[in-house]
Amino acid sequence: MKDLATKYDPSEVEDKWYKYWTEHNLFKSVPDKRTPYTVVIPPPNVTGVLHMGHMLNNTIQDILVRRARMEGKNACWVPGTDHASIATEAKVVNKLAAQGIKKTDLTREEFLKHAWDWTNEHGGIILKQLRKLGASCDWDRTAFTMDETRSKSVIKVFVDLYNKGLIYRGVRMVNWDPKALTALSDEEVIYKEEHSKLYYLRYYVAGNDGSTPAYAVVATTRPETIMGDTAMCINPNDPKNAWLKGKKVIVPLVNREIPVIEDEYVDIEFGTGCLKVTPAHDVNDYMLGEKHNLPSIDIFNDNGTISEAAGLYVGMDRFDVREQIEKDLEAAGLIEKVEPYTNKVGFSERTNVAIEPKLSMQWFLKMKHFADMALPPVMNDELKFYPPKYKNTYKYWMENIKDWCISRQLWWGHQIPAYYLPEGGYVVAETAEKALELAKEKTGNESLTVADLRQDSDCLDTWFSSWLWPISLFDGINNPGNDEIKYYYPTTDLVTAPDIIFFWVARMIMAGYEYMGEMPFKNVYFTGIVRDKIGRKMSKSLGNSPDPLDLIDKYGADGVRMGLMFSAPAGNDILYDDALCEQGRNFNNKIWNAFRLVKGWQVADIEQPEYARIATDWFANVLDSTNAEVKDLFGKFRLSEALKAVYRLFWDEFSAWYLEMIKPAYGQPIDRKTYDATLNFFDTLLRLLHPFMPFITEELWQHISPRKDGESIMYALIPEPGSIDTACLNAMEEAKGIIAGIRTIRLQKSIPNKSQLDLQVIGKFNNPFACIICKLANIDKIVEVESKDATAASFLVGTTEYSVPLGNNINIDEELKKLEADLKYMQGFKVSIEKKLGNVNFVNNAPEAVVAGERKKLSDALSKIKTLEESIAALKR
RNA sequence: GGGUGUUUAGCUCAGCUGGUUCAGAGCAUCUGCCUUACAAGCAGAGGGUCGGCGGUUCGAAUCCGUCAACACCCACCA
Repeated sequence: MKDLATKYDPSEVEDKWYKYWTEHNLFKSVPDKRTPYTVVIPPPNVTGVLHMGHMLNNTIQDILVRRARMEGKNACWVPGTDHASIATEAKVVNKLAAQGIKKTDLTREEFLKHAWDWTNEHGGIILKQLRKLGASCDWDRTAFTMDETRSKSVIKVFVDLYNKGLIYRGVRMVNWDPKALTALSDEEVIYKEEHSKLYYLRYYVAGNDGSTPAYAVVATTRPETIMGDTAMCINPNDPKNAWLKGKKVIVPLVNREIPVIEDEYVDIEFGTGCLKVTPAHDVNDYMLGEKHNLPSIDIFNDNGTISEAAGLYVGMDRFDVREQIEKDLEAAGLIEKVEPYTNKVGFSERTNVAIEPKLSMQWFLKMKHFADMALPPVMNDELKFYPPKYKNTYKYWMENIKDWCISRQLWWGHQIPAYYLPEGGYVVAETAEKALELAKEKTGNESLTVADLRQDSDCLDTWFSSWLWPISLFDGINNPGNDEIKYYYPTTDLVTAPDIIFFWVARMIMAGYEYMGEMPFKNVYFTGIVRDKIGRKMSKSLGNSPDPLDLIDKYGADGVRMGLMFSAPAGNDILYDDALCEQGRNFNNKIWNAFRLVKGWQVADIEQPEYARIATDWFANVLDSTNAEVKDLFGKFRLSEALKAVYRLFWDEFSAWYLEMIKPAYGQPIDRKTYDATLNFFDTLLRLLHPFMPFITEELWQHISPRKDGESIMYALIPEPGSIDTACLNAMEEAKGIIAGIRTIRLQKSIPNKSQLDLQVIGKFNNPFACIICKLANIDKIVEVESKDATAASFLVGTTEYSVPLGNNINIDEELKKLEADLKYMQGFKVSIEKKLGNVNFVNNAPEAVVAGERKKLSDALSKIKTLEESIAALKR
């Protein structure tokens, strides 16, 4: 191993082992006798590019999967991508536009050809990038939400739910995206605060006889919608507007008469208490319109421009009209005043344009039935959320669930399997042929052909396919009860971001119970959001999001994984900083060099020295202890803490302490027994580290001893922690304190490590690590004394005083100062305990053991004070 | 408008069912070291009234109340 460089170079190692793992099919999983451990990837957009959020999310999944594999489970991590209908369709439309092609000029088939070409060309890049990270997905299972199996599943489920009466079609007020030209679900609308204006408009009273004011004033944020006004509404209990009852008013500019209606919905305090009612363009107005039988005038085209029905401003964009109409109203003297106003406006999640409430015919899924099934298992912890605070969020949503608008006016997606009949009405079936049968049955017209049927042109919401993911990946919809679904379902852990708890997590739970009668996963781990180091969300526009592949180039995949995990407690946001990756990279180097040291030793068949025997006994205990701790932390999804525990174990306990303990003198060989034990420890350490840093651990594990082709640390089992000798661990902690004390004295007195010292113990010394102390602190002998030398520097470990005789090296004043400080501390300690023990209530109420402990502390303190006082007196002489 | 969470060292966070002088870790800072694995390193050191106030208790970072700041989620007030 002499040829190993002093610095670890990940680039040489990572590609090599990833290739090895895949070539030997080590990520592959097929059902067998072992316990399954299943994870399905949250499918990224097929045309997406890896960002820091994916990095975090997939690192966590890989850690869990690799750990499970090393616990002897049959780990199966299924990768795949999502067709992301709106996002992908928008990209394709843009690309075509750049070539001068308009979507409207293409047939559906032509457009889909372009979309598939695009998908095949750009699709799946993200999955290739995941390989760089080390993701141990079973790539043979790679799926796509629009591949054949998944598509069939979606259609089958739609038909099934329709037949169960859970899917219906109807005209409703929906969220309309005027850019993507489609309806959206409520979840796809993001509300943002906007600084806008509140316009006070004059609505003149029709047929005014002069006995009342000439006009009423209406406050609105959307003056451009007045063309759609079909009423003005006041609160019947509002005295100040009572004079308007039964009157008609004239819509400004439009000069159309509309009635004044009364409804308690109107807030008397808001504005003037007069509300303009535009049933076609506001959800509340729509409800008022239904209730009061008002006509509805749709003044917008689908793309947000003004329609013929408006009569004015036809063809202009809605926002341009808002500016123009303000001027026109002003000129006509129809504006009372304009105030600045802050309100919430809904925006499309995907296209980021303002949503227009729009009345349209859509398909909906009734949700109450699903919510009733999906709520209890989460609330009673059959299906666990980590962190559990999301249970509340989930509960609130489930209890206030609304029907899900599942149709989208898009082409890229699963086309709704509803077929319209020539004479009206429709049938729903999985294929056109089946639809034809149903159509014939329904109409009694045997001469119908497939050509007579017209399939609904809409496609389904993307999430209507993703909600089946844990089932459809194992073909559980098309082939219920097949071997795979029986083995892998329910999946074990789901790792995802909390922002898709409703979009995806909740709906998968619903689908799970509907189609499998069982939860889709046992645990959900919600990751945090990756932010920059000053807490801002990472975003393209801020330019604060590093390219993950650049990071991997710079720090190695292992280093980046470490960097992300160092600061990722479950559910907390992580503040990403390059310094963390640097820390990760440094750790790689530490492991590398520790290995170089061990492998560089000459081994000889000589007697094992006592210090080495003691050291190996001790380290075996530390290893077991941390192993148990890590196991416990994994069980609680506290991965960041698990990593830190292993990090400390390797860096502090193994490298800084253990290796120094057993290190043979310069030029001397090491005994075989200690060497073998050390390599064994190293092996176990690598196993514990492997889930976090797969590449370097494989590289070194292969170097520990010759391995067969295809053998990998990936399948090396993590040993069960043995029983732990805590007395041994405690004694070593005390020994560490003593060693540190001696080192501090060396530093303070500028005594080189090379010059040997003696150690005096005031009182009894019974620490079993004496020879370790001698070796690591370069002590010649440890002696028990009643009182220390006058010219010795001393320090405390616990309640025992130690001293190092220094001869004329001692600075008496300094030493006195130090001893007096120790004495003061001890006396303070004594007083606090006396106070406690002097309290009758404490002695009577506290548990026996606590009181006894306090008494012991007091007697220790008293004897300590005595020796300190003696030392001080001796120094003063 | 409702809800949830957070507040502990300069920064990021541990601290589980109240009890060892319980106030911790990592990073950063400072000091001394190129000591024969590693300067991407080694050995040390300093640093906090546990957000404020009040309460329960023999005893509170920990339990209760209240206030404050911050963050996030949900909701149709024009």
